[in-house]
Amino acid sequence: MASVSSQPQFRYTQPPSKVLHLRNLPWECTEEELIELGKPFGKVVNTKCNVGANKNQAFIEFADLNQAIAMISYYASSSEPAQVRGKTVYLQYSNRQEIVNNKTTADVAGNVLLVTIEGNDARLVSIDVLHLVFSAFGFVHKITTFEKTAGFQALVQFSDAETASSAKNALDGRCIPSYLLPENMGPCTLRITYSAHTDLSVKFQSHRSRDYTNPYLPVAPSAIDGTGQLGVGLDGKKLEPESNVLLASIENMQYAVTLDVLHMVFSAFGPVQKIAMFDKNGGVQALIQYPDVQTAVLAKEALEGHCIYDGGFCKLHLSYSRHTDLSIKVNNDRSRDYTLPNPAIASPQPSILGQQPGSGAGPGTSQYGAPGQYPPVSGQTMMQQPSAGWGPPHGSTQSMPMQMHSNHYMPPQGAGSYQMGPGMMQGPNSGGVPHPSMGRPSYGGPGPMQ
DNA sequence: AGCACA
Repeated sequence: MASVSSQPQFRYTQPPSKVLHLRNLPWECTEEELIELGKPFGKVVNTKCNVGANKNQAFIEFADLNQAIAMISYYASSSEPAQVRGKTVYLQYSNRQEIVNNKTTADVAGNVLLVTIEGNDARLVSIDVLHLVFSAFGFVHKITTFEKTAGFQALVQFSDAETASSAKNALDGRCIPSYLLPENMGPCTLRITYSAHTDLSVKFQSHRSRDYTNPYLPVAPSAIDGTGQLGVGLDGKKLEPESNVLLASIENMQYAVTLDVLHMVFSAFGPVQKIAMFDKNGGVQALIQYPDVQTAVLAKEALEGHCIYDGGFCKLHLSYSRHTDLSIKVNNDRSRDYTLPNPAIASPQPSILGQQPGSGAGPGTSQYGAPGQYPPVSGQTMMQQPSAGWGPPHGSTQSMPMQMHSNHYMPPQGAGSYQMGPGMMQGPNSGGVPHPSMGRPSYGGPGPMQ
């Protein structure tokens, strides 16, 4: 007569299956509740809830058929029916042998987000802007960008799925604040799903990809010309020869920038070995020495054009110094050698700098071979949100009231509603890296990268 | 109260 397949699907007896069909569920039922329900009987390998027109059916798939049988048998003879949220749930074997999840990776929370930037000028959005936007929710490990048929896309890697989720929830469907974008740019909407990736492979720091955990990662070869000395920058501009020593000049220095402030600012990118401040052209300049070029490159990229204080005060301009090792003769309020284990405090006097690479070490410079006070750069620790706390360059005073690790995306309308005044720099942030204005980071980004 | 759009 009728074959099995032609039997009505709701006939009273179904042949056993690893998959159970559940009905009369509350529509709020979650997969977690289904797992809890099935767990006493075996290993639940898959679930599907909110099935059917009324969203009140579900499936549970066990690893083993016997586990499904155990659950059916138990409730067949139990005086207590299966329940979810106090509601009786009816179980039977499914007429399928496995759950087919139409769930795509985009629905599975992960630590990497797939971000599609929509808009006519989407591809003009720089990786730095993306970094800034997403850093508000936690430490961004890596970003890669690419163009597909879907348009301009980026993968943004966080430490964990929770952080990624908070960023996704807050940013999905929102526009990048216009003041973070080059002028005359149309709106750019973010569409965010989860990526199946868990760890992005970033080979080089380039205009397309960044690894914020690894200050030693080389800059893309494409950004360096044959000499290896002078290159074309990621933004197409000529680069000076890179150096482990940065020359910082401070524009619009309405408020005192002390040695300690500079140390705090530049230490966010790696161990600062030495700092020397001096007056030049009526302004203040400083030389900041890192142990290696890569760290200096990252610090320069992150800090160039940014302001130490909100309101456009104390804007940093950075270039590479020709020095490679500063000769700090004295430790005072203008110069310091942080590699000295026990810095002697000298009477204040103008700092004296080594004027040539390899110039004779001053007293107390090289005779102390002791390691500095910093542990070796450990990537993430030192790179904790290197650029997120900085006011925008180009004299813009706009800022975004966005809290680090905040779960809530504050719309740009609120920008500037409150300001942290100069002198209110806060101590170490949650990541343990001292960082000015981290307590209330302004939300300005670097300018157009192009 | 009875089986999942692709």
